[in-house]
Amino acid sequence: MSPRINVSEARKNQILDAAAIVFARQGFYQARMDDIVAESGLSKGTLYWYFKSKDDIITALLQRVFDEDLIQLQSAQHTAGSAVERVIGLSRHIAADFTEIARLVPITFEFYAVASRQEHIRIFLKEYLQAYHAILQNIVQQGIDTQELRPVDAKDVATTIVAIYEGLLLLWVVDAEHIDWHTQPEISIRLLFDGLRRLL
Amino acid sequence: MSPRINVSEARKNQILDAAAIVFARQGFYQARMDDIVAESGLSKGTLYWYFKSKDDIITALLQRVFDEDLIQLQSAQHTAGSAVERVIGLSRHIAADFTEIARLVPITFEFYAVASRQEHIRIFLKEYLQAYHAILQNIVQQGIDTQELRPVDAKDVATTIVAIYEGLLLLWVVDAEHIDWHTQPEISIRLLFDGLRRLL
Amino acid sequence: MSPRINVSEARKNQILDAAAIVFARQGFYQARMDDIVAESGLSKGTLYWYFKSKDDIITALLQRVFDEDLIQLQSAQHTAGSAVERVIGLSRHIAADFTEIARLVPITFEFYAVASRQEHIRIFLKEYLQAYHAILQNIVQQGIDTQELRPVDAKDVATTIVAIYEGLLLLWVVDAEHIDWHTQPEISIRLLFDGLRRLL
Amino acid sequence: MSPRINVSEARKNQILDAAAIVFARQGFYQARMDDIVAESGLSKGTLYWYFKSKDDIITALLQRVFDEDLIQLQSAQHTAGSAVERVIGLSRHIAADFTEIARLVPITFEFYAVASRQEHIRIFLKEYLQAYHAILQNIVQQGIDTQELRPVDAKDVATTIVAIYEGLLLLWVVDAEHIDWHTQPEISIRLLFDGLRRLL
DNA sequence: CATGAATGAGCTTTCATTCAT
DNA sequence: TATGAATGAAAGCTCATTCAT
Repeated sequence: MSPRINVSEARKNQILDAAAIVFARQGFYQARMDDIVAESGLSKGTLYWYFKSKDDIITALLQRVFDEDLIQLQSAQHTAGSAVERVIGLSRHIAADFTEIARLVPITFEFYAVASRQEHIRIFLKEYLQAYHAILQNIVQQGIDTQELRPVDAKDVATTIVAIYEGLLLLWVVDAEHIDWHTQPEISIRLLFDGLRRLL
Repeated sequence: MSPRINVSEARKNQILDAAAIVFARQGFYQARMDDIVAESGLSKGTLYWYFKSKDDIITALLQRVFDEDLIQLQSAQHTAGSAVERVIGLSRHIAADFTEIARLVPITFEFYAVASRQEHIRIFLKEYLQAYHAILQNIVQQGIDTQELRPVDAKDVATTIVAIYEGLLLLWVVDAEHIDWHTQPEISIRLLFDGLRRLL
Repeated sequence: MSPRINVSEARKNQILDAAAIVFARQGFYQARMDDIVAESGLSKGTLYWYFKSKDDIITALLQRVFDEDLIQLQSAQHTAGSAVERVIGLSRHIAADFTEIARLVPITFEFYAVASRQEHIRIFLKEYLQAYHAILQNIVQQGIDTQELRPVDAKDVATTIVAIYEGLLLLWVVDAEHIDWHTQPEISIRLLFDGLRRLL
Repeated sequence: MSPRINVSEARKNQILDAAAIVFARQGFYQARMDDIVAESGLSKGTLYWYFKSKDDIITALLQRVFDEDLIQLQSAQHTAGSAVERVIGLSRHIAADFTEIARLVPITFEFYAVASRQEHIRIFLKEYLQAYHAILQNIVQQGIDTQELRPVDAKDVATTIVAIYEGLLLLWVVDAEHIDWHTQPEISIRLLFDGLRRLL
């Protein structure tokens, strides 16, 4: 790998870093290219040298955010322990770098909003969520196989767990004071595993 | 109440109806006032007669969407039955007018994205979610009181249920083919109430 | 015809008048929309209210310039007299409003330059030149029929006359001091009609 | 002459060749330096090493195009024969390398359009046309002196002949299907020499 | 109340030119 | 000489908002 490529990649990341900050602060459409220029410390021409449009920057950022997330998820799935501990382990892993989350979550919701209208963004998010879902389904199925869990439908359970995580993220965005991101995911997951019904 | 006011209200609703369609299709920032003008069949001057800015329309629409939702929720909370049936009843109620949901969900996510940046939108959504949360907490607490449910923390349960609903909505937006909105909420809620763990 | 339409047409002409001046002075591509804005006394938004792009203004101006010219030509073709007098009459007619010519000729050459690359401009000019050609061919053919002229190919003669006019225009643009636009067309046409060869 | 200069000249010509292609295709102002870079196979820095600006390239190309043409013209003027044959010989000579003409004509019209606005371009073209004019005037005057031609004004005749050539070129650019460049110049010139009028 | 032409600040994007390597 | 990443001053165009009628 020539050093040139690294310089090029570094520039692209420098731009995406700036874009992430600006998008989180102002949203995709409120963000002006000049804001990203100012935040990046580069010139406008340079931004357009590396990305052919604002939309290109958005898409590349989407790619990077979810790719990084997916890599983390996949490296976290091969933990040992009971199903409930492994699922909670995933959430702990995600919650670990909280500063990072706080930085990216507003962008994530921008993506969700855009996804409802733009096919290629929706497809990207779909694949991410399906990968997430597959990992969870796998863990749950193993729990069923080892008779830790009841013979429920692993797919439905995985869907529910994904929904809980994404839903909690949303609640946290809207009402950070009432949702403690360090404890709530684990609490919700344990409730799901233990059930609410009184055992007679 | 003079008839004048009714005409005024009718015009405002006509505009908000058009705005809802355009916002759902294009998003808040991609939507141009001219698009709303075209969709409403009114003139641009008339739009500005009833709303002083585009932001005003967004806020009024937010008000209307969540007010309607809240009224439905509150009328649905006084049902009879077990806690699980009442919670599921809520979701059934919400799912009832599915066409309406499909129309409004993209807008809802627009609001969530905006909420991460705009205080007054965030406060509005927070109040809506807190009202939603309170209703669920109430039902769960009654379930605990009647010994239908284990003595869990009703607040955490309500949070989890809200997260499940909002999370499923998000999954549906991104991947409508894999999430059946008519059955999935009930399935997830039953999983939560019954728990996943094998009873020893 | 409602007065509204006239106001609209007046605005369009106001813009095209300004564009003609700016294009003549700076050329199509050197001319900035802001220059036309300044020259027209209108605002930028108004220009874009009446024409959807700079290209649109160019095309509309082309339309107007050559349409006006064609109307003049066609009204001039029904004169009486010998073929040579009628052809010279055409040129006199064209030369009449010399200020107008001096204003439009630079634009005309812009059009010719663009025509070599843009199909729809070329087609437009082609039709104009063909109309011009048809009028001349008609006059020449009548001259042949009345035995004023030798039985030459009227089509080739018309082509030659059009070439002389267009060529002289070009020479005048490049070297106005040596080409007297008030006398040269008539001189050249008389040379063509009388021939150069000494009669033996 | 050191070999260095030849390499330099070769590079300059390589750039001008590329520029000619790009300018013919896109026009001066639509052509981007990057297009010339791509067409030349050189780098952008190299272009700016040999020419200090885009305008410099345009001027150098103008110089080269008309210098070549003038050299051809001047070498063609010393032919033998009658005046009409010598004038036609000039056009035959010009028409000989037709591919070259087809390539350069669109650029020529670019130059004419620019000439109407830029003094130094206009002066250049004026000198070219005057040289062209002088050669023709010379031939015609010799025709008069040898009593082949009537005692007309040789200057006016030369002007008319130049106009015919330039005018036909213009007609050909706009309507190549109706103007046969291999025959039309000769036809028009013969018409001019023989005259249209019926001899009584 | 209703209209739609008019406004202009602000946006994304382009591209001739420069310069460190 | 040669390269191509970097620059930034424009350019074309948009669109929320206003206001004369």
